[in-house]
Amino acid sequence: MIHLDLEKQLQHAVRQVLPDADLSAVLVRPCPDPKFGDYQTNALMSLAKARKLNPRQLATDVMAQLDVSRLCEKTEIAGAGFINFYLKNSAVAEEVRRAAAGEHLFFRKIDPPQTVVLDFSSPNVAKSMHVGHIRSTILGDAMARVFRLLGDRVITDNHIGDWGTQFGKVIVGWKQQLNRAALQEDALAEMERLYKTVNAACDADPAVLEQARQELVKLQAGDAENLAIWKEMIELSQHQFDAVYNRLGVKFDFTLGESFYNPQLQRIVDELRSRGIARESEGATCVFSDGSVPPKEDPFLIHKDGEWVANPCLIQKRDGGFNYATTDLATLEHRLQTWHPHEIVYFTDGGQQLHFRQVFAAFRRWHPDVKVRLEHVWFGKILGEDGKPFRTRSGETVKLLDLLDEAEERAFQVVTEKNAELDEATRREIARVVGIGAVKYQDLLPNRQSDYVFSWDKMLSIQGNSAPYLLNAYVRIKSIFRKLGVETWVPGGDVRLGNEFELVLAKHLLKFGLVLEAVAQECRPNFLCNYLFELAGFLARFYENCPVLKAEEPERSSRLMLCLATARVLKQGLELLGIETIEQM
RNA sequence: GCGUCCGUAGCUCAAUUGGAUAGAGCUUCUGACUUCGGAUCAGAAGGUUGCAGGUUCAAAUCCUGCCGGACGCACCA
Repeated sequence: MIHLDLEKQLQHAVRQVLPDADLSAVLVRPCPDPKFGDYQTNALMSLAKARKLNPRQLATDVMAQLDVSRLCEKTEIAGAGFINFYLKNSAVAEEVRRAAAGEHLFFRKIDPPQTVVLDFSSPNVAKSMHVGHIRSTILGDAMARVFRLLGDRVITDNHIGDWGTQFGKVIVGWKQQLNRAALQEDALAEMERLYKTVNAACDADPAVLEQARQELVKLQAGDAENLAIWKEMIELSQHQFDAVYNRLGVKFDFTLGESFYNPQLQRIVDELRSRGIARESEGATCVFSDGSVPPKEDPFLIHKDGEWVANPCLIQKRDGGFNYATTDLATLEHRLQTWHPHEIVYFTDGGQQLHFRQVFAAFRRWHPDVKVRLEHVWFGKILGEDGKPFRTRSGETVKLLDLLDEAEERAFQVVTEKNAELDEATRREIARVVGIGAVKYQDLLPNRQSDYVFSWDKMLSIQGNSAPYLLNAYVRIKSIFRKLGVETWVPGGDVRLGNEFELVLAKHLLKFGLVLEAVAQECRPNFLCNYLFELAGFLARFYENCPVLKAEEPERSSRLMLCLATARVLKQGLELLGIETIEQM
């Protein structure tokens, strides 16, 4: 028998009764309030409306034919026409037993598997990674983990910025005032110093700007000296990226920077021109509207002074150089030809929405026959406690490595305070997991589209909706099994859900798969964060009220199985968020 | 000016995308068995969802108009 989640089985039963209805929307969903049951229908009212029926009458008709007696102890019609389902205790218990026995973990794989390319992080060469990169990196990584667990073929590609106009300026600085010793000491700081110095000189003196432009042209023409400098900068930067990704536990399948696509750019521009998709304007080459969609939806039009005017997308500059959009088109083409994905997802801040709408639209016109889902998953900004962009006290952007150091250090202080008897190496390791986990969790918890305020205190706060709270919940269960002696106990017998604490916890476990689907659907790991927080809460209440080791058999084994299943879901959930677990803290 | 996003408890955020009495955490106050790890749990307090209309069985969510804020608006990525 193929295992189905209980809510899927209920949904299936409802579909049997309503075979010809449009049930593309979710029909059976968890109840917002347990007193209305465990699950409810939610599309019957709109269905009744479409069929010009009384919704309560429709609900009555559906229920008359519905057979869910195997799963539910009770169903009822309520409110405007909901059907509420109350799960059988034994059906819930059986799923928990199976999870404890290792038969499943409350979710199903996606069928059929999809190939998904994820584009995230994308730091720039010769610049330090800073807090601005954290959301893309952590969000993208979490989604990669979720898609993988659900069975998709996932390809992560770090599209690093290694070919921008900024290199002209850094090369000027490199040639004129490079401090080798400083470069050895802190390569990124030295490269940033060079950039800043020359950038300031450019603003003051057009001749320097022209010089930078010349160096860039030489680089792009393949000048040996500039190429060597450029390669060294990439290598030095990559060391730093690797250091950050190692700390964060983030891995990429590919790192194909912008320079990788450089050889294709002129051909692509020529192709778009010859196909009439792009044309010359004021010396540059641009994609204009083709009028195929209403002006309001057209990314190449903008409303100005009461009329719609062109809002072109530049693919080649007047001086022959290429743009962001050109590289992105080349990247799209490469990914499609190489991996044939069903879907490509980009994780960037919200400021780039227009850019991606333009790139996607241009690509559709360029390759009208290619079927691929293109998705721009955007997120808001990180603000300081003053409501302005998060910076250090001196006004600098906060470097990612400094942030991680600080998080671990603060976590170390807390660990030491709580658990002074542990040796330092152990405390350091706990602090690493808690500190990094806290950074990630704080970043993933808010709805990604809202700006959020960064707060050290909130992040490492001991209680509340935070990584330490979830880790503590896990640690408490592990402590039970440590006392028990894991090797002496194997899951067996029935799970009995004898009181509300056990029942509520068990029912929540059953919703894990539903949550993972929602996370995958919307690219919103915050659903998972909130699910895990609730799970940890139900666990804590169970833990306070239901002795496990002191209980008599068969209750003892039953509770151990409930604990085991909960620990597995917690660990799996945290792992999906990129957060490691520990045995003690 | 135009576009995008946003406005929810004192603060930071949710609300399964149109569902039932808008939920958490922090803060404040009051409690809990000398603990299977108290980094815990229970309780109290806190709301005209920016304002005004509209759509319908049902609106924080959709539409219109205001008010307030953030970001973007052709050769940066």
